[in-house]
Amino acid sequence: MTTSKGRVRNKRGEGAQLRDEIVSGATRLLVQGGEHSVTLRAVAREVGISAPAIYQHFADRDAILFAVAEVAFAELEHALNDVGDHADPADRLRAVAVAYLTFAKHSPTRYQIMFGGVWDASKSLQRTPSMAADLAELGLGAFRIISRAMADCIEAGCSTGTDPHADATALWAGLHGLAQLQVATPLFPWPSGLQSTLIDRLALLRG
Amino acid sequence: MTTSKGRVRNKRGEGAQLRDEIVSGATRLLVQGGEHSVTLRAVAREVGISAPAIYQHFADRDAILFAVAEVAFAELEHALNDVGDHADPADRLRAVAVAYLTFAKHSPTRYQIMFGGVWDASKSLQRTPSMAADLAELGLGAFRIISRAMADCIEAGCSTGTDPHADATALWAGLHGLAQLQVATPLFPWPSGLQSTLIDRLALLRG
DNA sequence: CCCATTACTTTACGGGTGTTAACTTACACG
DNA sequence: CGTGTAAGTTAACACCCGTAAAGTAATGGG
Repeated sequence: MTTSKGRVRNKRGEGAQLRDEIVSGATRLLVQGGEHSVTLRAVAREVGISAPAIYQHFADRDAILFAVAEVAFAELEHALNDVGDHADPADRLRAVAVAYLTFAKHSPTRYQIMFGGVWDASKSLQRTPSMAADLAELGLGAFRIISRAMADCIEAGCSTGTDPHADATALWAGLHGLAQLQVATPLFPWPSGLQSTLIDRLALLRG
Repeated sequence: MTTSKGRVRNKRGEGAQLRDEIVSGATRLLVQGGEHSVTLRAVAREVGISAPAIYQHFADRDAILFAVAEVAFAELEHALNDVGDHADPADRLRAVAVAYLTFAKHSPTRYQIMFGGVWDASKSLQRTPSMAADLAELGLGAFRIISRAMADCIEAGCSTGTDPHADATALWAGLHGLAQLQVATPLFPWPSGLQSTLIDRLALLRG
C-alpha cells in the first residue's frame, strides 16, 4: 500500500481512526454518566487502549471534550437544517425550534457541554480563552439557522417581529431555558402545549 | 486549655455555629471556583477545621451542597418578594422577573446547583430521589412568587394571558434561558433591551 | 536488510478525593 | 472530683486522577 502522507502505522488502526474511536468513546461516557465521568483514563478504558495513548491525538482531557462538542454541534446543525420542506415559513421556524428542543432533550449532557460550559469557571470546558471563542463560534453556527428562519418569517409577514437578530435571540433564550429546565426538574408540573406556546409567543407568530 | 493551634474546641452550642460556617465556607468556594471546587476537604480547609469534622454536621459532600442550595433558594425567594411596592401589577411582575434575572446573573454558580443539578446524572446534586424532590420543592417556592405575580396581572387585566400556571411557566423558562445563556456565552452579541422584550412577550403584557 | 520513526505499551510519580477508625480534649453533670 | 459524652483531632485506607518517562513492536524508506 502506498503512503503518500505516511498515515498508515500501527496494528490498532489507521491513525485518524483511533482518534474517532476516542471521540465516540468519550461521547458514550458523556451520554451515560455526565461530564464528570469523562476522564482521560475512563475514555482510554472505554476505547480499550492505555491512557497515555490518548496523548498522540489530544493535548489533554479538555481537548477530548472539545472534540466531542464539535461533533455535537455538527449534529445539531444538521438536525436544524434537516427539518424537511415547509411551504409556510412559520411552519419551518416552528420545525426548527422543535428540532432544537428535541436535540437538547434527547442528549442533554452533550447539550450542556455545548452551551453550559462556562458556568463552572475552572473545571469544565473553555478554560482557555481561545477555546471559549471556538465554542462560541460553533454555537453561532447553530444560532444562525434559527436566525435565518426567523428572518424569513418576518420577511414573509408570518411574524410581526421587526428585528430578526433580537427576535431570534429571544427565541433562542426561550428554547434554551425550556429545554434545560425541563430536563433539570422533571418533577415540575409542566403544562401541556407549553412548547408551542413559548415558540409562538417569542417568534411573534400568527399575530 | 486551648489547642496550640488556637481554635477553641468543643464548646457546647458552638455546634450549630460551625454548621453555618461550613455552609458559608462551601458557598464561598462555590461562588469563587465553581461546583467542582467544593470538595469536602476544600471546605474543611476553607473553614479551618479537619475534614472528618464535617461529618458531625453533614452526612456527605452532597449534603453540604444541598444546604448551600437551601440557603440560595431562601435568598432568591427573599429577593423576589422584596421588589418594593408597585401600583401596577405589570410593573410588579416585571420587577420580579428582573429580580430573578439579577439573582441568577449575580451568582451563577449557586443558580446552577439550584436549577441545573440534574444534568450531570451521577455526580452533582440530586443523586438521591428524595433530594431531587426536596430541591424541586424549594424551586417551586420561588416559582410560586412568579406565578402569583402573573396571576395578579391577568386578574387586573394587565396581561392578556388566560392560564396563570402555563403563562408563568413559559415566563420562567424564558427567564431561566436568558440568565443561563447570557452567563454561559458572554461573547454572543446580545441585543440591548432583550430582557424587557422577553419578559413582556412571555408575560403577554401591555396587550 | 537495517534502522529511524511511529504508535502504542507498561511503569511510575505526585497529587487529589471521600470516608473510616482511633485518639484527644473540653465541658456538663452526678 | 471523677467520669461519660460530644466535638473535635490526626492517621490511614482505598481509590481515582493527569501526565511524564521509558520500553517495545511494527512499519516503511534508504
